[in-house]
Amino acid sequence: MDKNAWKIGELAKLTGLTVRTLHHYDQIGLFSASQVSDSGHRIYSDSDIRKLQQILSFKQLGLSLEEIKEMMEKQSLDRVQVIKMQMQRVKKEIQLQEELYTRLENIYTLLDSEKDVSSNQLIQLIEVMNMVEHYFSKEQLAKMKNQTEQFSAEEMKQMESQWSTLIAAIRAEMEKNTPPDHPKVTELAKTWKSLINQFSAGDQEIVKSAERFHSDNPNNPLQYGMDEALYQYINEAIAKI
Amino acid sequence: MDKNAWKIGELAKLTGLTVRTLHHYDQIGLFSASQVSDSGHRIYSDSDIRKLQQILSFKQLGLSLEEIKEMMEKQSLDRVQVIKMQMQRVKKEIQLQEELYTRLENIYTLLDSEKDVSSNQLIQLIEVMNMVEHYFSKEQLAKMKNQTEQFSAEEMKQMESQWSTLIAAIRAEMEKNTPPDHPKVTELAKTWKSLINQFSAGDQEIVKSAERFHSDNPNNPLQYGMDEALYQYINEAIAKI
DNA sequence: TCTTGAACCTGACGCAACGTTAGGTTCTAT
DNA sequence: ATAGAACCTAACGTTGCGTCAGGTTCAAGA
Repeated sequence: MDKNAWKIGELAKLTGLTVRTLHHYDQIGLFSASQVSDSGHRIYSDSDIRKLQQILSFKQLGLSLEEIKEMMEKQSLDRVQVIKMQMQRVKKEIQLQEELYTRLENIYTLLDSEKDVSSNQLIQLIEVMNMVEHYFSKEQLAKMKNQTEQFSAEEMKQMESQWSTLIAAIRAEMEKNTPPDHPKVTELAKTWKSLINQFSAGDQEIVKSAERFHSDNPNNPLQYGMDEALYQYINEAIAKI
Repeated sequence: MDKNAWKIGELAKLTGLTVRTLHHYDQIGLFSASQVSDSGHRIYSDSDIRKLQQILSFKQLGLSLEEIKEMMEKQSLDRVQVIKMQMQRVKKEIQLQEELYTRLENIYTLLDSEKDVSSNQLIQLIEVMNMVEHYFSKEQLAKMKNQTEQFSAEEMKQMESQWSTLIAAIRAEMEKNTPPDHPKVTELAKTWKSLINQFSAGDQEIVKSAERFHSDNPNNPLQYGMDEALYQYINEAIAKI
């Protein structure tokens, strides 16, 4: 049953590779037939097949053809080291992809909260997310995410309406020129601080970063109708609490 | 401070891209300067820069330049859908990479247990791992791994020496032609079964798969000096317990 | 033995997203 | 005016093959 001379098509079927792939391996000097017929057809022996199996084993580890070639040629190479390096590479790649996934998730939840998403809004959201990532560390973002996930959808809705009510109230005072140290205003400022604590989990660093973000980037879609003047006004009121 | 005419080098510095990259985006029709000077130099306006920012935002989500181009051109596209699809792609990629990492880890622990690894041994190990993956499902492998991780390095060593002692003892009986149903041998067979249970976590499916693996692949490096005859002998003894 | 379709051969281009020369023109500052 | 920096286009290189294109050889039936 076992013959010792295989044609390229047979070898292809045997291994699941394509003929073109075997041609390619030949071209780059990774794997060639040990014999060639007079007419130029490649003829593979059983030991050729074993070599190919080894190559495929290395490929399963995600090594490049170039690396595999080196592995097969130089036996002076420290293969354990190669495996280690490959593990590191893969680990790094996984990390990157996971970060990417988190980004996508964040955008997606933001999208979900908006009823109707125009294309411009999407672009804005993405841009804001990029800004946000710039102002907060990964750890901070994870903490905040964790924090907000503690709330039910119902509670989230409630908080959002609290925010807009509060901001509207503060704006009203500002437009009436109420001084920031007036009790009415400092009362609102206290509410403001407690609301902020709800998503910052009491982390002062997060609060600071958020302040920097908001004051550097007024007029972003995450601001629930804030602007710089209002922001200033609130800060003054907070100072007077 | 704000000018409305930027040269390509300035834009490159501003965005962290290279000039070549901007040239490339121009070539593929993704992003071009709104103006070109008489001498052929590209001149970018502020609104060009905004457009570029949007492009970079999309790039951060891992979309291809082609996809980004479509996003910018057709606003009929369902961008939420695009985000969803991208999430799926990334998830899949993460899964693949994690499987790869598991493979590498398995090889690495096998490497670690052997003192001295010749290149041929490494290749054999990899081939065996590929076989092993063929015989056991991912879930089964995870279970086994979990099981072995319960043991300390000390215990593992002990188990390994138990295996070789046991196998040596059984082989001795076999070579003395002791019948498989002799009490001495069935006693050894009991020990054998209990040892197997220690790594299979009592999962009969795993044991069955292992049996299939060992009987299909005698003479593999994981066999601690087993061969087919010995395997046969043990099976007969187990049947007589 | 002739014929024909399957299998084989060697190029050579294509893809994705640029990096990297190469060779030449234009800006800009002295 | 001149030199060096910055700009331009063109074109090849990278990775691992897929996919023609155009031609030769093999193998089986008439």
